[in-house]
Amino acid sequence: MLQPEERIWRVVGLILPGYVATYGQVAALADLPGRSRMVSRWMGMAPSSLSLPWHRVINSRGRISIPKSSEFYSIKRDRLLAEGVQVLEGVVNLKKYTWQPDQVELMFALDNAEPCWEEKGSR
DNA sequence: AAGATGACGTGCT
DNA sequence: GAGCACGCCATCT
Repeated sequence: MLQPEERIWRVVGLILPGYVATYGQVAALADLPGRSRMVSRWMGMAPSSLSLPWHRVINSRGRISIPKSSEFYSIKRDRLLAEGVQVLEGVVNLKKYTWQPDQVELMFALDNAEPCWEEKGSR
């Protein structure tokens, strides 16, 4: 079975440009219901080589969960805008932009036991 | 080892 | 909407 972190990374990697997913949604799809905090934590720990679309993950209220003072706030907002996702006052219309996963693609990604990233020596 | 922390969620005032 | 209380749990002090 895949490690929880990797399931999260794989789910995030499937989010299509122009759409967003919530932390809770990602957690649930990764079979980790209720553990949305782990999604944010582990996304930040993902190897940069994965180039995860972390900017497409926002909170359940449709808000960018990063302080406006952080440089990452603007990076996230700019990337969403560049993909055509409307962001007003740090808020995204979830009804309009929520990602609907392709179930087959999702199952394949989570069932494939081959690690999708390499890390020398560890685990 | 024990307590605090947090890119969160739900539910209730 | 704005707070607050909890639940969650890997990491950091």
